[in-house]
Amino acid sequence: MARRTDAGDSRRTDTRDRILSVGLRLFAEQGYANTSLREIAEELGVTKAALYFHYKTKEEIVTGILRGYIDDIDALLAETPGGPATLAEREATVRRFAELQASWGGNLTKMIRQNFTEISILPVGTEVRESHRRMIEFLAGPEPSILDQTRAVTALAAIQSAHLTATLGGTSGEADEKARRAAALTVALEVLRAGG
Amino acid sequence: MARRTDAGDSRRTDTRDRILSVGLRLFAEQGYANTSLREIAEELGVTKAALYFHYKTKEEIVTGILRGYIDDIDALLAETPGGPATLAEREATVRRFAELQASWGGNLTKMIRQNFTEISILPVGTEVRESHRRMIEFLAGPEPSILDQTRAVTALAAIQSAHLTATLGGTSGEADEKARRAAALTVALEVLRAGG
DNA sequence: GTCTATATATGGATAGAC
DNA sequence: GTCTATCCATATATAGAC
Repeated sequence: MARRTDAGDSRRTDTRDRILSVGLRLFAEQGYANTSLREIAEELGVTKAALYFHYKTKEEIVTGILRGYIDDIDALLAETPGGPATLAEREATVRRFAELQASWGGNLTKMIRQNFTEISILPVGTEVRESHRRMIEFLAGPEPSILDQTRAVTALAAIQSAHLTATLGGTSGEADEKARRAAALTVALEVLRAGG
Repeated sequence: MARRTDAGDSRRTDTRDRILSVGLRLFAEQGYANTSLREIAEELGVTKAALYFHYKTKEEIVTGILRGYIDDIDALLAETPGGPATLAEREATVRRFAELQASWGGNLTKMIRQNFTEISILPVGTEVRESHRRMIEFLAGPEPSILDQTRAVTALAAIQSAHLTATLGGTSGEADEKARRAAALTVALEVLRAGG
């Protein structure tokens, strides 16, 4: 994923990154509104006031987390051809998206999915929605029907559901983590191909 | 959907139902933790204290909402055959689920999806997860592979995504609401059939 | 069944010392 | 960069009158 060590962010520090990391995990596990700055501070072993030195508001923390997501999606879309996309090109993008999700470790997708309405209200939420929209539009292909759009949405949903099937098997072994990701990709491509 | 006028609930009143109705809408639009009892009370034109006459806690409100969901899913599963299910039987269940979702109007699914972790923590959350698990297990068919499980999860996700495709087309006309539901069902069945 | 008033806790955020 | 102490808004929930 996009490193926050990029030249674009001149204020990089270890603590800044650790705040984002802990925040991401707690927001995914408990929800954004349901996670207090006190909890994040305690996990880091500091006080709330220390957090406020690095980020002016709670919203800035979640915004910082989502910037990485948006940047990754946009970079992925930047690699795609400009004109009408062939099925092969759209399949390649789905594969790349699956790789991205694997690199995020699940928490990022989980957080966005489970706080989507709350995130949508934030200024950065508009950017997230916009990235999603462009992604879906590309996957749906040129002049898509409603059916094509539904297939594109469902293909992405399949990828995102990769970690959800874990709880079903009971045996949530770390070994078949790879198998679940592979299955998710297979299903996503099946869905996309059904549209031709 | 299961009426809260069932004999099982002897404390039915108009206000009780209206609280659940308004609560559902706000929880879906803003999130559970992000919606205060004051907001719900204001929309109903009463005070917070009035709410507490009908429900002892905020959790009881969301629990009341989810009971309807659980009852509907369980009733749907009760109609299914006990033994190993054929593809046709699983397809029929997907259709019935799509009908259920249409009758809920979208808000119920939206609320659960977007507050899943928070709900999971609640006692009633265990029941919701359990209903979901049984639903997936049935749709995945007998002795399912990981691929079968993924297809079952994705089929349900397709149905649930029905209203999400609205924002894409730009023209969120009320007319093609039906078309989107039909498309979602088509894709869901495609996914299920891919597994045979 | 609904109200006013209030108890009590916790949240985000800031001031100022070190 | 991190701390203690504190402000202030809002949350859930209750007491008691009507």
